[in-house]
Amino acid sequence: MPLTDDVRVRRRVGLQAAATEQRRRAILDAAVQAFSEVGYNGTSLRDVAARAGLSHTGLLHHFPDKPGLLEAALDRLFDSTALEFDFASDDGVIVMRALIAAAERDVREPTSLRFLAVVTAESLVPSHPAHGFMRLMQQRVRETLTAAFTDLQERGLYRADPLTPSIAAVHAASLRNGAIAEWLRTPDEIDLVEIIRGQLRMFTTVEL
Amino acid sequence: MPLTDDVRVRRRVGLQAAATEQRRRAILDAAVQAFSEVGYNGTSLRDVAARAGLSHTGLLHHFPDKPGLLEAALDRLFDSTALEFDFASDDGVIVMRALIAAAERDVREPTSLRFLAVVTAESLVPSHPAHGFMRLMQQRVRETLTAAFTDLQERGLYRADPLTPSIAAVHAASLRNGAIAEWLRTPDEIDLVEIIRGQLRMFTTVEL
DNA sequence: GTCTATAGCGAGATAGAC
DNA sequence: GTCTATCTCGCTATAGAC
Repeated sequence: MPLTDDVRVRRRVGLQAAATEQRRRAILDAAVQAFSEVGYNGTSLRDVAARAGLSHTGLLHHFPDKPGLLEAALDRLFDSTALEFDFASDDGVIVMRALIAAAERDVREPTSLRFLAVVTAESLVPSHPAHGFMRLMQQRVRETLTAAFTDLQERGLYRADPLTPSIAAVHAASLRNGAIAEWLRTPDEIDLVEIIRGQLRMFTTVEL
Repeated sequence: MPLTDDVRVRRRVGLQAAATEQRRRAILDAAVQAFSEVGYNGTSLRDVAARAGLSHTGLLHHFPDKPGLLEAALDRLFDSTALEFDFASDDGVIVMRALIAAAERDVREPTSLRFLAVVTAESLVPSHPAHGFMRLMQQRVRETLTAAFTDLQERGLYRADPLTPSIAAVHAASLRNGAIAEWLRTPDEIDLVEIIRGQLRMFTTVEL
C-alpha cells in the first residue's frame, strides 16, 4: 500500500532519492580522498565539502557530524571489500589467495588502502573516533586468519611449526599492516604483493 | 680562557645552566607523555606546558615551536636508544639479540615505545612534521637489518631462503612495527617479545 | 626566565533565509 | 537541499611587563 498512487509523484520522489544517494556517494568519495591525504584529524569538513562541490553546511545535511562521516566511509569500504573478496570462507587456501588478490588490487588501486592505512594508524590513540571500530576489526582479522591456518593444519598443508595457527595469525596480520605502511612511505623500494606472498608461503605448502 | 675569572659567577652560571637543562628535560618528558597519549596533532602546547608546570609561553622560551619540540623529543629518544642497544654492530647475531632485548625493555617500559609508535603512525601522512624524519629512520632500519642478515648468511647461520637478506629485512621491520601496533591496541592478547623472537628464529639457526 | 594579555587563525556546529 | 552568516571554541605564536 504505497503512500501515494500518483505515479508521477512516485517517480519524482524516486529521482530525488537517487540524486540524494549520488550526492552522498560523491561526498564519501571526497572524504576518502581527503582522509587518505591528510588524515581524519587533518581534514576539515569545509575541505571535504569543497571537493564535493558544496558548502560544509550542505554536507552536514547528509551526515550528522564529522565522526558520522568517517563511520559512513568506513562502513562503505568494509561492505564493498566483503563483497569483492571471500575472507569469510571456511577454506584456508581460499583465504590465503584472497589476501594476495586483495594486495594486488590495493597496489593497482591504492586509494582505499591509503585511506584505511592512514585511519588505522591515526586510530592508535584511544581518543580517536575510530579507535573502537579498528580494534574490533583487528580482532576479527585475527580470528579469520586463525581459522584459515587451523584449516590448513588439519588438511596437512601447514608448515609453520612450532608456531601455532593463532600465533601465525598475529604474524600475518602484523606483517601485512607493517608492510603496507612501509610501502606507502617508499612505494618504489618495496614489492608489497611479493612481501605478503613470501610470508604466507612460509606458512603453507600450497602453491600461492 | 674563561669569559670570567670569578669563581662565584662561574658557579652561579653553571647552576643556572643545570637548572635550565633540567627544565628542558622535564618539558621533553611531558611532551613524550602527551604525544604518546593523544598524538602530536592531538597535543597542544598548553597541555605539555601544564604537565611540566609552566605556561605555554614559558615553554616557547625553551623550544622554538611545536615542530621543534617534537624534533627534540625524537632526537633524545634515538640518542638514548643508540646508547643502550648496539644496532650498529657488524655482528648479525648481536643485532638479532639487540632487537629482542629492545622489545623486552619496551614491554617493561612502554612509554617510549608508545610515543614512537604513535608518532610513526601519524607521520604516515606527508604533511606531518616528522614525515621526512621517519622515512629516513625506516630506510636506516632496513639497511641495518639487511647488513645483519647478510652477515648471518655469510657465516652459514641464515635459513630464510629463498628470501634474500634485503627482503627479510623488510619482513622483520614490517612485522615489528605491525606487531607493536597490535600490541598497543590489545596488550593482553599478544606476547610482543615472543612474536618478534618467533619471526627472527625463522630467519636464523642461531639460538635466540 | 616566566608571566599576562592578545592577536589572528581555522575549526565544528547552529540559525534562519530561500 | 543548499546557502550565507554567525557563534563559540581552542589553537599557535607574539608583545611587552616584571
